[in-house]
Amino acid sequence: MEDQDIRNAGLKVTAPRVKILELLENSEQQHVSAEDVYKMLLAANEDIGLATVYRVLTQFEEAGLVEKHHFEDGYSVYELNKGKHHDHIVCVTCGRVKEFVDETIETRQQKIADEMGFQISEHELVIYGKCVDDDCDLKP
Amino acid sequence: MEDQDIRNAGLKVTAPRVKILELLENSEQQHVSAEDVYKMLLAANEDIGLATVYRVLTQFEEAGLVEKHHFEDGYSVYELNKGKHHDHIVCVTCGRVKEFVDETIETRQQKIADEMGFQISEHELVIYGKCVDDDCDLKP
DNA sequence: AGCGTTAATGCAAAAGCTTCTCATCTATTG
DNA sequence: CAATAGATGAGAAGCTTTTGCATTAACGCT
Repeated sequence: MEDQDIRNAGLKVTAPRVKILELLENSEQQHVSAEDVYKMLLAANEDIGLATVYRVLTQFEEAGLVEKHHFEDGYSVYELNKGKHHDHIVCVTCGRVKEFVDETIETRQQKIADEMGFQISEHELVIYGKCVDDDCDLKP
Repeated sequence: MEDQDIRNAGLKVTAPRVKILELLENSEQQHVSAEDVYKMLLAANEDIGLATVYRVLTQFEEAGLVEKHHFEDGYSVYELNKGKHHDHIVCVTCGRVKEFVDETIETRQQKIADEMGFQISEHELVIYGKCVDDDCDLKP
């Protein structure tokens, strides 16, 4: 039950938090902006303010429930943290985001950080390119 | 002569452009924000507006003279394009930015993009961590 | 169930970074 | 040196995100 996730984060189980978490779990696109979430809530006739969306997403991030990414768009996107780390590949035309994991890259990064005397807290690798999907020209 | 770089970019050789390019070439830190550039210009008694700084940096980026990066700060930083691609490792405490190149990671990325049917236009890898510099606690 | 405490919410205002508007000024070319 | 296309500065405006504050709701205790 996701209510427990919210409680575990030290947060009260409120309607906005439950709705937003549900939404993240059920949404088509796994990478959504605060504005996206807000619009989905409006569409679902939920009376939740944009400020609350931002606050809740930030709290979820601090609690490790979601991850926040900055692609080259000028806004942040959030995705449910499903436990397994992965990197992203973003289509510059249609905006689709896909995920990948590469162990070689992971180990090389660790090695580089070691050599340079850095203790990694996190890392973000994003590849931008043009995808080959037939309908790439239109936004999804 | 850097005037020629500006001319080659199809831009008129004006005082703001020359000053900003000089500044990027001579600055201590190679990664600077628009605000940084603006402050440096003020310090050098140059009467150049912030809007112009943004415009010029954008034009330089389009011309390939500088590269723009988005670290996890909410603002963009620019650096002179010295031709050789590299990735970044950023200290989350003191803000220092270092560069690295790893051929293994580069080739793996290409392979991943190929497999996923993406034609890479660019990519951005940033490692965040804590560096071991003695004076890491203080901002540089 | 009801109450008190403390946190959470909605709204509007504000804050940060970046872009735009527009009147004025300047580099370039002949 | 004049004409012209482009560049500039200042301020306004645009976007995303955060904050202040009065109101409301959740939780623990009885």
